This record gives sequence, C-alpha cells and structure tokens, in this order.
Amino acid sequence: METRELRYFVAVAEELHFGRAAARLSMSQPPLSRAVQQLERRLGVRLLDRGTRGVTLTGPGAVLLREARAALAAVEAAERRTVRAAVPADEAEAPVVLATKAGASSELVAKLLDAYAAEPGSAPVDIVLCAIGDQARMLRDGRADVALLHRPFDDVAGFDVEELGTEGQVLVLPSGHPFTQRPNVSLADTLAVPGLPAPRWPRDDGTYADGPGPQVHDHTQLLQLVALSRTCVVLPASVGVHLNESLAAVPVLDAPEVTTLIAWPPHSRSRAVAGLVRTATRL
Amino acid sequence: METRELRYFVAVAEELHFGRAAARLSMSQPPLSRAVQQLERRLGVRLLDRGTRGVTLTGPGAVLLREARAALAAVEAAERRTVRAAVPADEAEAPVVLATKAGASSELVAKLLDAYAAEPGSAPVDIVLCAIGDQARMLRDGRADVALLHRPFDDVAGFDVEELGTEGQVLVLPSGHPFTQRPNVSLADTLAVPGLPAPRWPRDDGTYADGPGPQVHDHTQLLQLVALSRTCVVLPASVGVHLNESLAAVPVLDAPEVTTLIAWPPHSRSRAVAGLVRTATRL
DNA sequence: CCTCGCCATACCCGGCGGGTATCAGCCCCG
DNA sequence: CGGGGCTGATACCCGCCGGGTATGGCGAGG
Repeated sequence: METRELRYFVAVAEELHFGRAAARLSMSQPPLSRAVQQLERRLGVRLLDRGTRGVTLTGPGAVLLREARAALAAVEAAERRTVRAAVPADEAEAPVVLATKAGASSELVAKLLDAYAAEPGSAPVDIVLCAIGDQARMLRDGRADVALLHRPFDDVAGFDVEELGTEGQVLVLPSGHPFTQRPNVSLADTLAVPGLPAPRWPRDDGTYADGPGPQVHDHTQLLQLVALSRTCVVLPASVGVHLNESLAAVPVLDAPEVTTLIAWPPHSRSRAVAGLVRTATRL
Repeated sequence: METRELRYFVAVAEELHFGRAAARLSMSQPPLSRAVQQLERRLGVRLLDRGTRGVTLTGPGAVLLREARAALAAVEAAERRTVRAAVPADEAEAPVVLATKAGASSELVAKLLDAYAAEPGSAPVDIVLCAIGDQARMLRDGRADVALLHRPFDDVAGFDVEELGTEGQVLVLPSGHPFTQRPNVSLADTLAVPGLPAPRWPRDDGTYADGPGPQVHDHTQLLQLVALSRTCVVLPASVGVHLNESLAAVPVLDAPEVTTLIAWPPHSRSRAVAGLVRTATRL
C-alpha cells in the first residue's frame, strides 16, 4: 500500500462523499473513485458501502481508517524527524519541542523549564501551546518531541510516559453562582448545573457532538465562557489557583483523579528529551 | 513521502550498497540511485555518504532508517488488520493471534489458554512461537494481536502492556559442570564461565556480534547447545523447572529481575484481546 | 415520470518509474 | 605508476499508470 492510497481512502472515509473528498485532495472525482476501487480490489476487501446518498464505512473500512491515520502519522513523523535531525548540523543547537495544553499546568511548565535550563548541557526548549487533544497528535506526527498530557483525558496509547503527579478536580463556575457557597459538590451535581450546560469539545475528527453547550477548543476560551455564565466545567484542581475574581472553583468529591504525565515517542534517542524527562520526574 | 521511497531507502541503508539493495528489491541499480537522490533532494537532507567503497549513513539517515522501519511496520499493520477484519464476516470466529517466545513460559501459556478458553464468549486463539525478539516485530506489523514479552529483554516501546509477574534468573549449565555444586553464583561469575562462552543472539538487523560463542535464535536450540557443553546462559528461573537430566540450573543472585508482560498494539479495539489480557492479569 | 445528485465508466494524455548502456572516480594490484 | 575492476552516477528510452474531461447508470424525491 502506498501512502497516496491511504491518504485518498482517509479523505473519502472522513468526508463520506467522493466529490468533497476529491475537492479536499485538489483532484477530480473519477481518479479518486478508481484509486479506492483498486485499493479494495488489491486487499480483497469492501471498505465502503456506496449508497445512492453518499457512502458509509464497512467494518474493515473503519479498521483501515483508524490504522491508516496512525500509519500516515508515522510517515509524517519520519519525514519531520529526519529533516529536524539535519538542521542542527550547521545551526548552533537543536531546540527540543515541548507540547503542552494552552492554559493548563502553567506553573508546572515554568518550574520544569527553569529546572531543565539549569542543567548542564541542556538544549533550548520551544514551547508549543496546543488546543485540547492536539498534543498527542503533534507527538505522533513528529511536530513535537515531548508533551505534557493528562490522564484520563488524553490518549497516551503508543507513547512512553512517566507520571509527574496526580490531583483532584474542581468545578469551575462564574463567581456568584449559588454552588460557590457549597464546600464541595458531587460528580452528579456537575452533570446538570441549572443554566450552565456542559461545553462541547472537538472529537478526534474535529467535529462536535450535538447539544446545548458552547463549542470550545482550548482552556482560555473555556474559562472566558464560564466567566460569561455560558457554561461550567470540571477541571484539574491546579487551574484553580490562578482564577481571577470572576471565577470560582468548588472541589468535586467523587471525580476521578487526574494524572499529569510527560510523554515522548517510543524509541526516542534524543539526549535533550531524556534530560527533560529526568528533570521532570525529579520535580 | 511514499512507502515505495521508504522501502528503497531502508533497503539501501541496510545493505549499505546500491547494487545489493537493488537486487533485494528485484530491480536494477540506476532507478534505485535516482529514487534515493530524489528523496534526498525533496527532504533537502543528505541521507547517505557515497564513498567509493560502498555507502555509509549520515546522522539524519540513521534517524530516517529507524523512523522508516516504524512507519513501514505501521503501514503493513494497517493492511493486515484490515484484511483480517474482513474474513470473520463469513467465517465462524476470528481467531486471535498470540505470539510467544519459543520454549519460554510454556506453563504460563498453557494456564492462560485454559483459563481464557473457559471464559464465556472467548474466541479461538492461534499460538505463534517466535524466534527471540520476533514477538515485538509481529505485534508491530499486525501479524500478531497480542504477545508475551520479557522485560528488560524485549523492546516494549510503543505497546500497551500489563505486567504478569516477575522472577529471578538462573544460570543454565550442562549437568556435571563444577558450578552446579554451588548453591548460587554472581552475575560476574556468569560472564566468564571457563570453557563455556556466552551465546550470541541476533541483533535487530539479523546479524550477529563477533565473539567465540555459538549463534542462536531460539531457546530450544540454546538449551541443546548448553547440553552439548558449547555455551551457558542466564535465563528466567521458570525455564528451570522442566530441564531434563543433561542440564542444571544455579540461581544468579544479583541478576536483574525479569518481568513477564502481556502486550498489545495501542488502540486495539478487539474484544478478544481485551478478554485475553483480563484473563492473564487474573492468573 | 422527470430531475437531480452521486458514483462509475470510458477514453485520452503526460509524467514518471523502470529498463539498458555507459561514464566517472577510486582502490588495489601487478 | 598505470590498468582493471569495483563502486555509484548519468543518459536515454519506453510503457504504464495517475490524473484529466465527458458521459453513463441508478436510486431518491418531488
């Protein structure tokens, strides 16, 4: 299988429409149809059910969609890491790229960067602030060398990780909301706070579930919407320390513990990544 | 980057010789040279140093070799898993493929298979006995669904794993060897047993290190060579229980503990794999 | 029953991947 | 010190295949 075929199939499987997929690929529809047919014939597997109203995935098609995304990410990672391994030859030092969630764990990041910079022989660190869920993608396709993730929210499958610490969660509300008088709440309470529907996060494919809550993709945006009494949200306790006066946090007693992890791609050989991980685990 | 280019580069990088690489790819040398040049030009990176006597890898070239192998394994896995997702539709049940080291942990495997078969709704299990180090490769490229590995020997990077247990290690000797009189030995003793050089295992690329010991690639072969007084070896204690009379085992006091793991590819969605893992952790 | 939307088919063309023949550098050896 | 025999690079040609346009078939909806 060539990566071109995988890209074509992924486009069709995501759009569920040959015409739109062809447009996305900047090509015309017939060669795309033909390429997918050839792929199906070569594998001996029907990947798509062609209805008269668009297309649906078969079971094997769904498997291939998932696997093809992973394979394409691996190919992209190969390309990026090769190119990045080449530039430092003439430049001063290869910076290591650390991906972290925008608006989360900022004091942890600051401490980590300070401690690592103090290490002898440490490399410069580029920080990339990601939208929610993007860190894993960046790590997978080679745009980042190392990332801070939060279990159970982020998908850590396929990475090497070290745990950095755990914390409880709090319900973040606009200040003045009746719940802010209470010493704590339960998870059940948080599911249906009167007047504040839960926000909707992007799914892996970038679309949003249906529902009343606002669509959000990063923490800054989210906290702003909470301050505007548009939504409320359960977050790790550490976000609570720096909330401004328009926001309040109430501990959620029975929420699952959140574990902050430092993650890196398997087989990473970078001395800088190793140093960063070692520093982080000693914090 | 197309997988074809990656396959070409990997062939050249492994052979370090365009002619042999071309032969391995069943093509002639000039198009192969051209393809690799195009790849280098497109990436803007020198991957190989062409000397008059063959070829050597540059730093970025070594990075690409490692990344390209992983990417190609991911593509192969995508293909295999897609095809395998298709057949069960008409067949009775999709068998789940369990890879395990030939000659190791046989009683653990037997217990696992019995326990899993007793579970309601369990799928048939195909056992694949691998040469040393092959389980990880089979798992990576989709030939196996789940594998039993041993840390720190096998490379578990990139898999999801559960620990099944740990054990010490023993030195396996031909019976009658003077060391068999001792209650135990130290790791230092095992490195230079008089007359019994350590065996040589295949490296990742299939070649062997230089040295006096015999070349081995699986446990059966290995134990036979020990019985013939050709070598001796440090192995997990569980192999000791069923040694025949021509072999003897002595505990190695300061050898690292060996952890038996059950491993599966990240994002595995198979109900059978999940059941097998659940059964294994309960043993 | 007609029409519209969607995917498949038919056909053509240009580029590129692959082949053969040959060149150019370097080491080794006589 | 010069030639032969490795090595990889270059030159050139050809056939296939990936891409384009035009059109057909077919089911859903009005």
